[in-house]
Amino acid sequence: MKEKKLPRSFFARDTHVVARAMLGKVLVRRCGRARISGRITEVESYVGADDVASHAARGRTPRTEIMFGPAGYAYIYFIYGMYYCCNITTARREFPAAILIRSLEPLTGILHMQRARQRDALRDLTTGPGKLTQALGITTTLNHEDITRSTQLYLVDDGYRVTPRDIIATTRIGVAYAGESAALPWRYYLKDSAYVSRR
DNA sequence: GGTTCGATCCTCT
DNA sequence: GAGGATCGAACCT
Repeated sequence: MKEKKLPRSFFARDTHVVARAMLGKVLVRRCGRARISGRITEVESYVGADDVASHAARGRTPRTEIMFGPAGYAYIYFIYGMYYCCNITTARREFPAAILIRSLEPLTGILHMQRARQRDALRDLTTGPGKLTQALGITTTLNHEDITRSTQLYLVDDGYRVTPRDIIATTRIGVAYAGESAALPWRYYLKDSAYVSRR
C-alpha cells in the first residue's frame, strides 16, 4: 500500500504549531529495500533571523539558504566533525524557520539501525539528533530533499494520537551561547515517551 | 548520580 | 582561525 506523505500544507504553518503537530508522526527513510522508520518524540523550533540560536541568525548564506525557502524541505547539516542533524523547513518563503528532529522511537528497520549504530539497545538507537541520523542513514546527500515528494525521506501520519497534555515545552539543548534566545521554551517532547534525548 | 573532555571538519570570520 | 543545534568514554562524587 502506498503511504500518504504529509503534504506541504502541513509544514507551511507557524513553526511551533508544526513542531507540536510533528510529535507522534512517523519519519520514514527508504534506502534500497530497507524501510527504516521511527515515531517522532522530540523536536526543536528555530524561528526567524532574531533567534540567535538559529543558523539563520547569521544571515543568508549558501548553507542557510534552504531555511529561507518554502516549507517541507530537508535541511541536513554536518556538525562537530562527525554528526549530522536533520531539520524540516517550515513557515513561508523569505522567513527563515526549521524544526530539528531530536529523537525517535524506533518502529521498523531496527536491525538496520542496530548495524548502523553498532549498538543493540533500542534506547541507544535514535535518542538524539546525531544518533537518529546515523541510525537512519541520513547525511547531506539528502540536504534540500523535498520531503513532501521524496521517496527516500518523508513523514507519515499512522493515526497515533497526541493531545496537548502529552507535550512538554522547555528550553532547547546546546544553545546556552544564544543569550535571551536560550531561554525560549522551543523544545517539545512527548511527556511519557522513553525515547527522549534528555529529561 | 554527575561533569569533563576528545574526536574531527564544515562554515563563517 | 575559531567554534559548533553531538556523542560516548573516562573520571569524578
